[in-house]
Amino acid sequence: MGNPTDDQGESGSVDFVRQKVEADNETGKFDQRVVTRFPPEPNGFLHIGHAKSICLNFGIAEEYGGVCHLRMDDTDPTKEDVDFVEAIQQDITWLGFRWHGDVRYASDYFEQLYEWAVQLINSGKAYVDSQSIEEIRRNRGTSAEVGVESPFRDRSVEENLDLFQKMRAGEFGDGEHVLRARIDMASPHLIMRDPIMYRIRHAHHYRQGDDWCLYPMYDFTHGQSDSIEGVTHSICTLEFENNRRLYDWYIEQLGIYAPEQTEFARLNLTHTVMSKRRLLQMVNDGMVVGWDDPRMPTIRGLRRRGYTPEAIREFCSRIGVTKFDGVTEIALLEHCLREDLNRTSERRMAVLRPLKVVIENFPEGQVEELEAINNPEDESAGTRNVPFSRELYIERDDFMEDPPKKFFRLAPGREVRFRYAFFVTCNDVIKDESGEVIELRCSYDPETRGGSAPDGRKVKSTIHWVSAAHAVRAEVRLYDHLFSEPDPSVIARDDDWVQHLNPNALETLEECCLERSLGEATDGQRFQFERLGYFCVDQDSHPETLVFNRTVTLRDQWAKLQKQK
RNA sequence: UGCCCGAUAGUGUAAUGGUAGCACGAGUGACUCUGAAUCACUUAGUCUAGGUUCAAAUCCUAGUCGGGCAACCA
Repeated sequence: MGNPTDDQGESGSVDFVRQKVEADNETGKFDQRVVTRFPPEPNGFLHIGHAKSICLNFGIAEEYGGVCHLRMDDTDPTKEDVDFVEAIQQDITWLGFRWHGDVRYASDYFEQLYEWAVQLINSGKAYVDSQSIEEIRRNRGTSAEVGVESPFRDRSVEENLDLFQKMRAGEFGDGEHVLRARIDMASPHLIMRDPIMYRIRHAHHYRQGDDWCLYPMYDFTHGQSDSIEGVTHSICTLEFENNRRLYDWYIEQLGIYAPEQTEFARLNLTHTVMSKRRLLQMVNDGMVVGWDDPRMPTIRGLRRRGYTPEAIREFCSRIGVTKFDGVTEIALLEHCLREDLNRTSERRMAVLRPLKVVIENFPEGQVEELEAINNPEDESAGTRNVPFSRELYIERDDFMEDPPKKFFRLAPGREVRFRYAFFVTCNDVIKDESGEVIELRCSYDPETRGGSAPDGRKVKSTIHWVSAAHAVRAEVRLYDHLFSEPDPSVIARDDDWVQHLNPNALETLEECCLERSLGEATDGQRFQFERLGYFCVDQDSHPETLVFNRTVTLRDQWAKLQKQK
């Protein structure tokens, strides 16, 4: 059993959902049981917003000595698929959580649900309505006017039973009848105006096959499923607040065990969207390469991008849980990512946009092996050797022919340190016909081997480099925010939302030069490319053609300075 | 027009009738063989108006603003 106080930080405070759990444990409302559940509909892939819910539900169970179920909310046969069931399990497992017992399915409760529906018919609380969809919709009324009762509302119990049985038996076509709860067509709560419990759908269910042509609605399924599983705290997002009234009504009418529904605000993140519809459209229209595109906020997208489960969980714990529907800055997610990656990633040198450097006073054919630290944050990561030779590559951005004031890197006549190697001075600049700098002629000081000068002289900066002869070529994909527009609600509302897509969300660099040791990097491995950012090996990578994804850049004072101008 | 929910620095949150804190961001500086990391400092807040109280971010009333509800979706 976990101790909740371990995770509460210095404030010692917990969110309102945990407070409720603690209060219930104190009063013994659920006999000290804590059972939560994560109930996705298997009709899409999980995203970072789901991660918040997963961390909440699994986290609470863990912290209070309870259990968390994984239940597929699969009551709409036209949308759900076994592939999603698979993917959902993979993603939750990758995030680091284990559900209690087997995966559960709302569709496994169909028979019980049917019996309960019959029970409600018998008690006069449900009836078969034979109005058309349009009539039902029209007669529901609006917020301003009450609804109109269906002419079929007062059918006898016998007739309802007979009709409902025939509905199940497949004697009617889609849409001919529905089963409705008999509540109050004049209720100020729209959801209580005789909500639909069952609809006819002659459709193949990915699990139940063709056993059913009658499918229960979410509201007639969710609460009872929670009840069957003995869930204590049914935690869901804000948009179900209105549904709680119905949730409780069904449970009460049925006289079954009552879980307690609590709603919290779903996660919104700047510079991205969480809506299934938008995400699907981006995949379908080829704006991204798939659900696992590293630009996507999906769990698989983030995973491929190089995010760690630890970073995502830390993020979820830091954003807190409230009922306020706000927007969290993606900078916080990135902060959590960097924090984790800084601690765990080995450092390497990689030159993304190579500029050739020739060390004129370094003997041709000679190679110096220099020792480099793998991870300054973790001594146990050890060291490695990097080869230094006469011809090297440095980052184009690390040289300026006519440097502005605060530019500390290489420039004509200037001396800088080559990381883990020597002090190097730029003597000459070679350009092509168009005037572009294509090569630097430099000299090195052999006395500075290892990076410091015996005479104590200092340099303003240290830059990374790669030995040309030993360089491993690679493709590097630079990722950035999916949308240039920070506010996701603008993207969600705007019909022309595609204009907000960030055209620079992906930039592919083909001829990058990596240090020798990166030659054996394999799928999923993460590194910090010094001074650039965190990168991971993409699944497209092969030993012949390495492919790296930029997970996130390092914080960059220089870039910030330039932006200010 | 009805019903439900919400509102604390730029952003996310804490304070549960008794000193408005924290984190991210932003800014400044120190340090540095990563313009990283680290460290220090600065920045900036209780939606409005009444009421209850010795005392209100917190309780009450009204208003304002924001979100949600009228799929045979979940």
